[in-house]
Amino acid sequence: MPHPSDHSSQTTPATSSPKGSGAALEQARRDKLDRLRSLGIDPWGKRFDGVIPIASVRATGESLALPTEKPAAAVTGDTPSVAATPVPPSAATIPSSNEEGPTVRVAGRIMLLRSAGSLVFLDVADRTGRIQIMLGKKQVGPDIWKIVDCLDLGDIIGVDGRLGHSKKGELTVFAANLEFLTKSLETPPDKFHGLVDADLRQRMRYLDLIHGEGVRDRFIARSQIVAAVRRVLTTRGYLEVEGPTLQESAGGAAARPFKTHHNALDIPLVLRIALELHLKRLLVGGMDRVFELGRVYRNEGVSPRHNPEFTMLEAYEAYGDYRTMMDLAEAILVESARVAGTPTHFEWLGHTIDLTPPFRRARYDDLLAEVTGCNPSDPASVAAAASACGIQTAGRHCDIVKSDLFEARVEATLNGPIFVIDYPAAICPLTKRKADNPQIAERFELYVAGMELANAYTELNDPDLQEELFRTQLAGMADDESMARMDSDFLRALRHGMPPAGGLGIGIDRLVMFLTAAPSIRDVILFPIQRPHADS
RNA sequence: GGGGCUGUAGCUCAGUUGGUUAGAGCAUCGGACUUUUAAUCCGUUGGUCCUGGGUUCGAGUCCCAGCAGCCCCA
Repeated sequence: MPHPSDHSSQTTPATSSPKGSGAALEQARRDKLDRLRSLGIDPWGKRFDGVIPIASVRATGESLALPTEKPAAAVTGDTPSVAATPVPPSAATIPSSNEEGPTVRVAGRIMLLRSAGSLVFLDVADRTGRIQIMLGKKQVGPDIWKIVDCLDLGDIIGVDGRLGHSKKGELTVFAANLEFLTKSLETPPDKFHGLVDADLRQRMRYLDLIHGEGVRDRFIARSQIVAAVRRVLTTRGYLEVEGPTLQESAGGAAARPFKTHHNALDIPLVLRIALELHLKRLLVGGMDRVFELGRVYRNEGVSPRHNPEFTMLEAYEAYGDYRTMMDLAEAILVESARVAGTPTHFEWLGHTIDLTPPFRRARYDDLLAEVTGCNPSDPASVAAAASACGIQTAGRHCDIVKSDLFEARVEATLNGPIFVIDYPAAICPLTKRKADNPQIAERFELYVAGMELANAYTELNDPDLQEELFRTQLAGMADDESMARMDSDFLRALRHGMPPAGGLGIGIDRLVMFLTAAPSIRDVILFPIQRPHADS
């Protein structure tokens, strides 16, 4: 990369040409950038070692005794609560705490800037917090004061100084030295309101992370949840693997894939819609406990609960079944909630959630009967209930109709957390049937606040039944929507023998939404899909 | 796919039954201030009113189409 100082000090913007006051605002900042250069300061800074996280500095400040007497009161004899009493400006008004605290080095972005003549107060933020910095003309000397004159909101600086308290009792770094680290050429959002426009917040997530209330914390929580999920699995002996995202055909779920093309091989490829079929191949290969945590892609609509690319966990355990996975799902949820700091009881999307395990377990048909009053084992009764909700029934498999009916009537009532167990077999082409009832599949879905959070099976490992299910097109389902897509390579793997196993899938984005009480999936994805702006 | 709401300065927002030159706060720039903390005070700059049509003597405002976002429904 070319060094910035190779450029002349001409201030013409390279590419963008902001209009209106934006141009003037940027020019004012470029003028200061030029002034910095003329002072011999690189406006783009350099390595700055020994920085103490602001949270640590604040912790140190906690142990510093607050000045027991307010300096103003000590000088004037006023009651301490009268803070407005003006103090005659003199060297004596510089608080003694200036001299007493430990020396600290902090660095961060200027969030607030208050100038009181030859005294400037800054609020500087790093990833851990904010702290006030005081720069005094006399204290820092004329050379540094010239730099202070070039500071703007949003600039990144480093400061060495003694830690103390201002007259108003605010923990403050009284700067002795100032290192200019990076110029910001753009005007930051309103210092009080921040960036509120949801569209702008997502298009300029970096600003949202700086100014948005709790935004950074939520993404930190996401990172900690993902780490917790890994920890739960690896401590149980699971091996993390990475399957292919580019595939010949997209299987393992009911979704339309994104299509792409490999030039050198000249073959069409699709992006994966699930992790399932390759992880099961690994079960055949003897990886008895295996999981993948990765991105999947579904070429479908966008909603507060759907983004075309999202993060999925799938875990497979040989010699287990769906009940094994229920315990695992519960463990993952509880541990994730713990690291995310999610309270055991909380409100989300208008639902009152109680995370105390064990979670309720209820049979699919029982819930359907309870909510709709139909008889789930009687197709005519199911069809009647479905028709009453405007669901198309003619020529469609009863289990499909049932599934639509469940979605329409039951899901929203599932406050959760609740394990819905034992699904109609026809909508579960990858799931083992119950030994005593081939109409029921050993599957559960975990619901919270009416939303599906996890999905698990006792995995189907009978290659002949699997092939039959692949061949049988499900009535009423378009090819794109069916998850029963023929995969003969996968069938060959099954014929080599896949151990009986339980498999679990968890939508990580939804898990994070849930545990951080986010109303939209877009709040937990750093860069959600967006239409390009017309003007850019 | 249908419906509703929103779009005005860099940011946050006002803008009357359609009426003169579109306002405020923050930010910018200039000034005062060595204890401020959304600092304050005085002054100053900044506009494709989302885009394109239409109605009208006159449109930020009314109508139509489009774009973008959010929400609800299917």
